[in-house]
Amino acid sequence: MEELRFYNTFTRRKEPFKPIIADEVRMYTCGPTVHDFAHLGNYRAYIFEDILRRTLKFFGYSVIQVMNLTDVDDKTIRKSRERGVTLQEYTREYTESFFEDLDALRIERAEFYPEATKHIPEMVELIEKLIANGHTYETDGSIYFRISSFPAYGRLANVKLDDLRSGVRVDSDEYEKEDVRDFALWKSWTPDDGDVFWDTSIGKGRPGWHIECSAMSTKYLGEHFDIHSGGVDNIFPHHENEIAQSLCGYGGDFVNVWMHNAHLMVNSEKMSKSLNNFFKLKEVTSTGISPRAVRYFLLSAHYRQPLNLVYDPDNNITDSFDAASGALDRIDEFRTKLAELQKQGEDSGEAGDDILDIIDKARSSFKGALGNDLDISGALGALFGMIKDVNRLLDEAQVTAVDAVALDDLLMDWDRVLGVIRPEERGEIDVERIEALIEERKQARQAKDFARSDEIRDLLASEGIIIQDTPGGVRWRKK
RNA sequence: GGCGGCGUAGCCAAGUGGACUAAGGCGGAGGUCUGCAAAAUCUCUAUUCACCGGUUCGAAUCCGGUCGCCGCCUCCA
Repeated sequence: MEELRFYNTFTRRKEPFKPIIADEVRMYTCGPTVHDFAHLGNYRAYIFEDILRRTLKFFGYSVIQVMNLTDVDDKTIRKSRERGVTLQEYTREYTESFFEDLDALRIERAEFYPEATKHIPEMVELIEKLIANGHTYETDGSIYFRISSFPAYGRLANVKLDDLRSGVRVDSDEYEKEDVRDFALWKSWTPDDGDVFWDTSIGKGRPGWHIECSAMSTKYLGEHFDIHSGGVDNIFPHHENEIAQSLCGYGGDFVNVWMHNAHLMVNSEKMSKSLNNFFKLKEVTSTGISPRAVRYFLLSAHYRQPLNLVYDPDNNITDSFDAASGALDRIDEFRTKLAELQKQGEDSGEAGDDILDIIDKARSSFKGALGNDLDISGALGALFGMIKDVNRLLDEAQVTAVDAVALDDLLMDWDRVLGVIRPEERGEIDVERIEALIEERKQARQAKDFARSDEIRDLLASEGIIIQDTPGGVRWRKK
């Protein structure tokens, strides 16, 4: 097995990756709070996690991935009450939409999607442990974690307790705390919560923000597991607090490698709900931009690098997605040529030496790049470099049907990680009608009736069907 | 104020001490193909890596400083 190295936020270094159990990786990836539709910035994180998961499998590991669904928090409670529906009714729509988007973006399903509301007993059990271990205190029925009881607090985020700003927090939801830096494990019921509460051994109320991740990761992955990931904004306080809860509750080891993705930017500003500069996936795809291009764009930069989206639909600026579509067209065109070769030639025998050299070189540089902390740009460089090398040979008619099979196998192998090489499904296009029109155009061209020929081309173009005349015949594709 | 990150061609983005005379994509220029197009394809497109010093035989890559940008410290992927 080749070496795989990841940057670990905890040590701030790239380290060789070694799972706790040989050949099996257990990872916990922070998921959405289902209080609204997820936006592209959120999906950058899930695509990073998807690439991570696929890369682990590509390197031969089996993967057990957990992604939490936060379906109870201040926002979900407030908004469901505003809408006058139950919490479950409210969150269901966003959960369903989330999974639709995952499919559209070809994000592989995790093994578990635990919902916070279905794991209250596990959370209560952990809080009881924390109480027993002397890390908590109670005020008005709410239970808080006392940060001063955990000397290692702040190690992940590299913050010193004294440097944390004191007294800044003026959140009306916060109850009485000894120290503003302490955080809630359990929030006692208030009238604003309506019928959202659980009657438990630690009181009537609901869980704090951080406890679900500690409790659910332990349930599905054990107390000690390999990778925990999320956006950089979760380093502090969320992941810092998880570490405090898990170590103080369970003891022993918690997470080996912490991985965090940088943000998606819009014109050099973080994409976020509060800045109101966010785009939902369906908003973007409804304008004709393919989800595949969105996926390509979101995965095209290294995950720890901020990625800037150049997109302003109101002013018809779609640069980022245009670039992605252009790159995908190049791949599609290349595969079309390979397919044509395979139809024409003998498919027995061995691939040529030139091709085998190109494949070997590309294969090793692709895998080497991914192994180097998911250097996706290096991997895409290997992909397009290979296409360029082979195109040169194609131009000289030096590529055989057997070569084409080997090359397409390589692409399909890579697509296990990238998930962008397979083209979009053609959907509800009337293929028969289009091909009949193309045949009619062919006849017209043979009869030098170019007026009719161009008329057909324009008609199809108006339906988003692009016609291309090539030496090997007419090709068409959906724009 | 504390912590962290970034600044590479018109744009996006790799490379983090030596084969860099700096990947790859978009855009641009020219050629091929074409009835004309479009698409595709080929070739070209940074003597240089924000700026100034330093370390080194050698730096985009390490160190120090300057300028600019961004994120976290409060819900956030």
